[in-house]
Amino acid sequence: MDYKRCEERRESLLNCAGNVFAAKGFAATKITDIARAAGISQGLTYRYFPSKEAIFCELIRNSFAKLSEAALGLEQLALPPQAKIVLALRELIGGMAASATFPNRVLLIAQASLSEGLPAEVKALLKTEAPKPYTVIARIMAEGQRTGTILPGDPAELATLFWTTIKGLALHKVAQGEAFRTPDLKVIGRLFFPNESVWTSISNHSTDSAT
Amino acid sequence: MDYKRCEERRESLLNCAGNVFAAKGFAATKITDIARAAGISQGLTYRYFPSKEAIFCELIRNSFAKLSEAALGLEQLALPPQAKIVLALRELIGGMAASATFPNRVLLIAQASLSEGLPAEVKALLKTEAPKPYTVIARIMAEGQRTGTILPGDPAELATLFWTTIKGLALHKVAQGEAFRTPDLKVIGRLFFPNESVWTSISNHSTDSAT
DNA sequence: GTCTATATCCAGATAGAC
DNA sequence: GTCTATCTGGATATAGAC
Repeated sequence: MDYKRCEERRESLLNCAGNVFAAKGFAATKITDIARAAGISQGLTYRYFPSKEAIFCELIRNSFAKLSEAALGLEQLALPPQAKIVLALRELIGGMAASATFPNRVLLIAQASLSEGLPAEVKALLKTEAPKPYTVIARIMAEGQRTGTILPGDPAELATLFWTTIKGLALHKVAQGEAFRTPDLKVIGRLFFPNESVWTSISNHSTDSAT
Repeated sequence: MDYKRCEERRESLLNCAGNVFAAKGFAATKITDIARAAGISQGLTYRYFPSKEAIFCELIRNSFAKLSEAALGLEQLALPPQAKIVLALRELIGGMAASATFPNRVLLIAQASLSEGLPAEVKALLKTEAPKPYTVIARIMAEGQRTGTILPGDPAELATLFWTTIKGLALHKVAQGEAFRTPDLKVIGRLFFPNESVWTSISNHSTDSAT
């Protein structure tokens, strides 16, 4: 319970803001909400960030960076494509119940894409960065289809389905609150895999556990 | 192009408001936005509704009513369970591109469940009404499983996946705008159906085409 | 009925006390 | 550094003109 250093406090504040933004969206969250979540006064927020917009910008920038990084890292693992999809699903959906970092970032980005009237920087980021995780997943799908371990269908469409399923579940979790139970990943796997054997053959080891 | 009667104008205003709320969420939409979408002045809005909250309330109430009605109607059709799911998917996902009524209502409800700080009435509605479409779909899934036309898995989970997929796609559509292409329903069908034959055997006839 | 102009209120941002 | 008190802008809602 010692006093934290300045940078750490900033980090913590950013993190709290991320949770609030993810749950309520940009327009609906008040600076007061963020301050309360971080346990500080409303005015003190402005010691660390110049504006509400700036907090949001930084969060979005950061989230895209981490997400792209994780996606590219996933792609380059020495694993068969279907295993990469399994890992991603485990990380993203399995982490929801625990409010882990990655699912929260996805939710934050989903909220951002719904909020209009955002600063130009955020809009630009959404335009350039948002497609990247889609294309990575699409490439993995295409690769799997060549060896028959991923079911047929337009890879871009499969990628869209992959991410919309994630986002839909993330939103559902927000709406459900405590009642949320993470669904059986094997059922979701039916979208992509010809059989369930992939689930048993791949270890539960987590790759991108950056908290 | 004749002048509309008062009630009709109210309906039209409500409809416009629904589209704006669905796209931007409750907190982010301004009365000005709604008025502009309806082509009237900001002040005139208050001739038809006492407040922004009241508009939103009525929309949510209305959407739940229509959605529950449609769900129960679907359940009572003289069709095998898998056909009911097919119909629902066609109506909900197929209608997205055209911004049809039902997908928009789903999106509106999704937005509502994300918005905190809403009037008590909306919160109460969300609590009592939101689960209904889920349980209807769950019942249909369970029925189909008894005859083997729906794949195994907890019916409630399948229903959750059904609706989260819809919602995820609806949000994706908002984010994508013009670029949105509705995905191949057959791929989504893999979640629920043991094979693709259901898609060919069921006519394209629309059941709940209340526009 | 419909609009324009105004009042009120609330949230973002600033200033000043400790 | 942190808080409390204040300023300011913008959005909701109202009032009054046409």
